[in-house]
Formats: sequence, structure tokens, C-alpha cells
Amino acid sequence: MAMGLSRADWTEAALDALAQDGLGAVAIDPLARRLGATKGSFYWHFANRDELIAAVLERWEQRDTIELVAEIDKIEDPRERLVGLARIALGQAARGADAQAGVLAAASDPRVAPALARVTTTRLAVLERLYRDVGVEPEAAERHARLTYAIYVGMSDLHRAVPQAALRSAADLEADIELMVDMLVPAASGA
Amino acid sequence: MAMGLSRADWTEAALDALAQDGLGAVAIDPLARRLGATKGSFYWHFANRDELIAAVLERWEQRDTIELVAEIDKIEDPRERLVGLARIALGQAARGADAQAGVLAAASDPRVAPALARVTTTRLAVLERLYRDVGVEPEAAERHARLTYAIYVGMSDLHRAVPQAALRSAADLEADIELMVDMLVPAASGA
DNA sequence: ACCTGAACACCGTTCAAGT
DNA sequence: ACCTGAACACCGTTCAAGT
Repeated sequence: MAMGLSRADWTEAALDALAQDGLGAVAIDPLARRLGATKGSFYWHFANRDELIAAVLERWEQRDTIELVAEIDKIEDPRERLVGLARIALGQAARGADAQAGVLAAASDPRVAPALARVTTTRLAVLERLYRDVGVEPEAAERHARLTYAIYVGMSDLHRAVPQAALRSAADLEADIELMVDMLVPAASGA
Repeated sequence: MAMGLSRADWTEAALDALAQDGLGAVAIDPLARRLGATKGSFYWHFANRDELIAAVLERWEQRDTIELVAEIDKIEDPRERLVGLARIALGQAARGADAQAGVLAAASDPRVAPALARVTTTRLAVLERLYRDVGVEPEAAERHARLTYAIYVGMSDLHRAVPQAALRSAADLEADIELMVDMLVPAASGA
């Protein structure tokens, strides 16, 4: 069953594994079992595990940064754009569909570091632009971007760290988004 | 060389490995080589790898939560206590001495989840108390605590994600601490 | 009491062989 | 073109044997 696996199939399964159980779970043998194939099949599509890791990071960068930013930029109103970003990003984090934590844990891994630095820099630049669009002074926008991004990453981690606690419900997710939006919008309307 | 290894020696080395390269690096063979011992030696001190993981998480909880809170509580002035906490926590994160990211990446691992939930809950409770001590209303204190903690975790991750960028210098660390303190103190003096 | 060294199971990797 | 299956190196684990 599941004949004719593509490189994309392996990569997608690996991205799931990364989000759920970290880089160590991006492992050929378990993925092969999960996909109903042999390890030998994997080596038709990839030279080795490193190439799979590279592909999975590229896919992550594409989906959770490039495509996400394109989505956000469809929103006309600058203020709504910030709120929309908060909603998408935190929603994704709460669903556990975010590979961010998995990538961060492997931050010092030389295969991971370049992609992580690139993604982080891009995201900070995007946020900075969104803040400028909403009327924040250039220097303040840079600090706002850093603080906002820290809050996003931190909130993601909180949801992962205390999944059984109050944070979990949809109402609480709404509350967290509002906290973040409160954080964003007054700051934006202020300076 | 390095004869007579203790359980604590193995645990300390494992905590280093966890902070630097994640849970996967808490591995017997590499640690044995690093400590100049054989794998057989490890199994005198521990039943198995899981027991080492439990020990390392316990040590992390002790050092980066229990002892840290005790340290903070020595500070008399409530406002200074918040600033002091920010300074210690971010300083540690910037030195890469923080196992937080490594633990978070393995958040879904059943060996890790209980310790992580316990630590997170404790830290949020401590922060909430610090905010109440500084005069914040109870309900606001809980939200302030969550937001502040998210900022701390997020800032830690930023430092890990973009180590080569501007964030790295001591001056920038100071700036980040001030950002966080600005975040804390006006909020505290406010409500 | 504390450690070594050899043994075996698991996952990364290779490769000859199949369809 | 795409995959299997057997082979071998690495790390977790066991255990008899050493000091």
C-alpha cells in the first residue's frame, strides 16, 4: 500500500515528525515504517538523512514563513494585518503544527543553524515592516518587532509546555491572542 | 583519568549536552567518551538511559527554578526583584546555559512532559506572586505572568536563533533586558 | 564498590538484485 | 524508474569477569 512515494511524501512526513518529536524523530527507519516502505526506498529519493533534514527545513521555511507572509500581505488594513498575523501564528502553535520548537532545540546543529537564522531574520524584518506600515517610528519598529516575535515564540512554547492546563481551550487561545493583540496595537497606535 | 565518576558527574555532563544539543545528545556512548569511561561504567550508576534523563530533568528543575527562585527572593524590594529575575534569566539564556529549548523540543516525550509542566507551572506561579508583591491586581497578575514568561522564553529562543546577529553583544543583551524590564515595570506600576 | 570488554538489538547507509 | 532485502557500522543494554 501507499505505492509510488515521492520525495514530497517523505518530506511532509518528516515535517510532522519534526513538529511532534524534534529533529531526532526525523529518522529513516521509523518514517519508512510509518509510510509502509523500506529504508532502501528512502535512498532512492534522498542521498542520506542530511538531505532529508535539508528538505524538511526548506519546506518549513516555505510553509511557515514565505507562504504565511504572502497570506498576510493580502490583508489591506495595516492594523488588521498585525492582528491577522497573530491569529494565524498562535492558532498554528496551539494546534501543535509548528515545527519552531523542534528547530530551536537543534539550533546549534550546523545543518539547522543557517535555516533558522534565515527564517528568524526574515520574520523580524516582516514584523518591522508591519509596524512601520502602522505608523511606528523606524527605530521603535525594530524593537517592537523583536519583542513581538519573542512573545509569539514564548506563547508557542507555553502552549507546548502546559498542554493539560487552562491554556488549552479555544477560549484561552482567544484570550492569549487578545493579550498579544493588546500588546501590538496600543504600541502601534502609541509611538 | 577522571577515575571514580559519580552519578552527579554523569548528570552534570548530561545537562550540558541537553542545553547544547538537545535530548538526543543525552546519550550514553558520547558521554562515556567525553568523561573518559566505558558504557559499562554508566550502568553502574544508572539502570538505563531513561533514569539518566529523569536525573537530568530533576537537576534542571532544581538549578533553574528552585535555586533561582531562592536567589531572587533574597532581594527585598519587589520592583528590584522583578528586574533581578529578568537579569539572571536573560543572562543565562544568552550564555547558552539554558536547557529550556532542549526540554521544550522534547515536550511531547512522556519522560519530559511531567517535569516541563511542573517547572512551567511553578515559574508562572512565582511570577504571578512577584507581580502581586509589586501591587498588581490578582487577575491582572496572572495574565502579566503569562505574558512575561512568554517574553523570557521567546527572547531566549531569539538569542539561540540568531547568534551571529546584532543580538549577541553585551550591549544588546542589556538592551533586551531593558526592553523586558520596561515591559514589566510600567505594567506593574500601572494597574 | 566500581569498572572493563564482549555480546546482541536498533537505525543509518550501501548495494546487488528484482519488477 | 522505483523498490526490496541483505549486509555492515553505531549506540543502548546486558552481563560475566576483573580489581
